[in-house]
Amino acid sequence: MAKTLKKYNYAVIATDIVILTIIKQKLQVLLIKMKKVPYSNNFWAAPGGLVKPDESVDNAAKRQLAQKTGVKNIYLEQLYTFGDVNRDPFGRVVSVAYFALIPSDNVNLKTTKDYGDVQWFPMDSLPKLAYDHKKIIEKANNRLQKKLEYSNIAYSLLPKEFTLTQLQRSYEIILKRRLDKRNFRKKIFSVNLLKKTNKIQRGSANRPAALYEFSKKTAQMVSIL
Amino acid sequence: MAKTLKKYNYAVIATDIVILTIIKQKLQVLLIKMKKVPYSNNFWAAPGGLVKPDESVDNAAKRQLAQKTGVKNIYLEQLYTFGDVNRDPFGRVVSVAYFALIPSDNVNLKTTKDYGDVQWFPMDSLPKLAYDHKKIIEKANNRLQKKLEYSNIAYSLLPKEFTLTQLQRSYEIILKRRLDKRNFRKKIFSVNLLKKTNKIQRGSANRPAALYEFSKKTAQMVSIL
DNA sequence: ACAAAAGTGTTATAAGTACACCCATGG
DNA sequence: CCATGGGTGTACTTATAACACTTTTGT
Repeated sequence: MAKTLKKYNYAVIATDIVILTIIKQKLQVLLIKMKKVPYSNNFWAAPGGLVKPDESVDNAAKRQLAQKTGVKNIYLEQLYTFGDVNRDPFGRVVSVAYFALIPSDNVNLKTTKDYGDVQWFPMDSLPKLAYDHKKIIEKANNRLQKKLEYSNIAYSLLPKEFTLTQLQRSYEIILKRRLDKRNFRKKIFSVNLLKKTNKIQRGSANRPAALYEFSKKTAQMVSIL
Repeated sequence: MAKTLKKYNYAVIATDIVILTIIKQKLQVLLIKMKKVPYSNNFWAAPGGLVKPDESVDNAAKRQLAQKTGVKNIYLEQLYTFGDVNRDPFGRVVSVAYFALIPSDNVNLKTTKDYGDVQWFPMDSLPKLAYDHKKIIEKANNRLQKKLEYSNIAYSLLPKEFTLTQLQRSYEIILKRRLDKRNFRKKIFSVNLLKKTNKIQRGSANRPAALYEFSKKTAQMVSIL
């Protein structure tokens, strides 16, 4: 990626993907350890790479996402394009950043086992980041927080079936504030997004919780909070 | 722009700017007549051009905006990046689209006089558009409508001093629906965005209107409608 | 029987919506 | 004096916010 860029007269395009999920009651970001100078190996970066001449930018993002996670049917949306001249020390690269949400339960299976240098980091204790990836990740975090309030994207963070408390926790973790249980349920039901399964979650030393699923698993604009 | 691109192995970057204003009670878009094949001269496009290797994408957008309008201090925000493989018949060009808002009163002075092939078109009767610019302009229109409801960007469409009715009309024109005068004023005042000047607008055959100005002329997130 | 999370309504406050008349001016 | 847009308040409806106890399970 690095040296080859010098010969271009114009900027070239890359994508970077901020992959988010919830693990251990924390919002986490998938990062890859940097190897190239000038970034010592204490630096990490969101996965990304150049857009090929025969693929759309969206497809480049999908390709890189699939490579890194192995998971399919992931929520992916364009975030913002970062085009400062010196954002990449290896050359003039403009990055179209995306953000992706993957369900908590799919997570432990893939990724971290193949590469020792791919790792989840909690959003609130990120390592040193290469390029302008700090800015990119912050923007992804903001977008996620806003979008949670006016859309149903939470579906892409949860397993197929889940309890109302799990759903509420996801909101609380991302928004960083506690929500009232009764008001939360009232609101969620009023927007008709959930379908009650007839299953319940047993096994914990308390009253079992009803399991729900999303009735629509495509992005919908609905005001939730 | 055209032939030179073939030699690049990767996509190159351009910006396109959707410049919007209100003229004659209509939301209008600034377009430039196309000359190059395969677009006959019935095709128009939003102004744009390649990003130079030594300028940021934001600066490229500002530069092109200044060239086309001659106006300074214009509201400009990144809209979305369009990266389909075949969006540009001249080569593999990824476009970072921006949208700009310019005040109604600055408008008549510049632009249209210098170039016969630069022209304002009402949003609701656009000509044939080159590239994917129809999609881009639609996206700009959507963004503007949404943003009007949760921010103060209206300031960038109005002259320094304006009447409440002028402000309300701007909202109505962009949102394509009538608003209640009293409720509109109540809301606008409640968010503390306006400052009453001690001037009034005379000259029309009716009671003169008080002139207001925005107290903050930078983008603010406030829920207005 | 106890600990732990599930589940469930009501009241108060704030925000949004609908609606009609008088006022000040220029011609 | 009349046509035109400017300016103002109230009642109703809907949404949001605060708040506590009973239920069901596993150990």
